[in-house]
Amino acid sequence: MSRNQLRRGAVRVGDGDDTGCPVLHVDMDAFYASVELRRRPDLAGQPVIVGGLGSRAVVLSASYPAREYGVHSAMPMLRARRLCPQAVVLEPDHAAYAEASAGVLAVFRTLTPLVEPIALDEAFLDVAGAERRLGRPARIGELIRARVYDEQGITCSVGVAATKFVAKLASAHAKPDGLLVVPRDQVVNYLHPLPVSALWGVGDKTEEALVRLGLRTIGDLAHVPVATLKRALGVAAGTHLAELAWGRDPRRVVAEEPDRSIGAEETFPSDVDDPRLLHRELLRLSERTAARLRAAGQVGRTVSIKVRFADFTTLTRSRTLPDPTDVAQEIYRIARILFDGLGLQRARIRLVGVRVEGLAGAAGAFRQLALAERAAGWREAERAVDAATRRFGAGAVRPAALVDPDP
DNA sequence: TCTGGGGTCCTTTTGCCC
DNA sequence: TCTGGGGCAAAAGGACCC
Repeated sequence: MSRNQLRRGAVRVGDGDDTGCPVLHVDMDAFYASVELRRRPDLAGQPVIVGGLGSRAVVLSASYPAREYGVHSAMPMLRARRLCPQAVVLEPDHAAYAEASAGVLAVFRTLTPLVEPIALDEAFLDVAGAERRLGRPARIGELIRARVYDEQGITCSVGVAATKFVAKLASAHAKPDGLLVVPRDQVVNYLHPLPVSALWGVGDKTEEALVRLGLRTIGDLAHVPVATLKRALGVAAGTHLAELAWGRDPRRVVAEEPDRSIGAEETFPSDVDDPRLLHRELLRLSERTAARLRAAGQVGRTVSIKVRFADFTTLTRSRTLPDPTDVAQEIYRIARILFDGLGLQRARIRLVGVRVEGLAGAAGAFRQLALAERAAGWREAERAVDAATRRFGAGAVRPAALVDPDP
């Protein structure tokens, strides 16, 4: 018996011609909620919302029954609970989602090495090289859907097209639990009736700008002079959207792009104006960032901080170091200089963040560099903490050295 | 309705060097 | 000595995505 017969939902098998459509976009359906439902089959068919419990939390994922009440991701939890009071709310379990995601990616990689993860729950695949072995792209898409369901117990949707952008739209339209092929010669017909907001890269602001120009559909946009778009949106965005509107998207599927930055940020449960609390938070975030840098084998040259005020205005400050670092004490030292340089007088702050940019591999960086002794000392100390944490668990080791000297 | 946390990319401004 | 401007990198802000 085929699993397909067991599955509910629209299964729109690709009856379109997938010739010259080697790009697959695979998107898990309501990913976090689906992973939770695997453990809680008793909740099947019920509205389930995954999100934090704090008053400022937002929805990370909502099951399809919850979506019928208008709940969707990124919505404030307070509003979601008002819209759907009977929903079961679950706190996110990122480790479980990361594990499921790794399992799904492993399935993809048995089919082609050209797998480009976009997030935990979606990826592009280029299956041009797999066709002789596995069949046409749409067939490979169905193979993926079946294997993901078998091995991970969750459903996904697949878009099949000649380009990334169209494949992504197709998977969205196939949802949930479906597959859609957009044949090469149908691309323009498919795109032009859609609203401009369907274009990848058009958010609220850009949509507003386009509507001001009287452009509501992708077809409208396609027929306007590129110069007009450039003037309204800037050179890069204008050119890019004009191309997308005709189904032209030169971006290839590339496996494993290196990270450009690593950081951490935190929204306080309520606004904070105490500088000592803010300093302590910056230290914690610096430690988290440094630990993740070391775990990734990366070092970075630019430290930046982010401060969001009670009214949601946000500013950033950054400084570039002579030598790259992965040391919390270094990162914190710069973060403090940047933060104190703002000269804030008890401003009400809702979020602070720390980020390190300009990343490079640690191995190469340290081979070329004679590190300042102080930083090297800290580096050794923090590496020892990493090792102890791996053996004894998070929080087991808390060296006095990492306690803020001036909290 | 009141807005998380992880990122990427683009644009504009600024400071520096020649 | 003063001024202009090209080129560049860093800094800052903002839009966007999942």
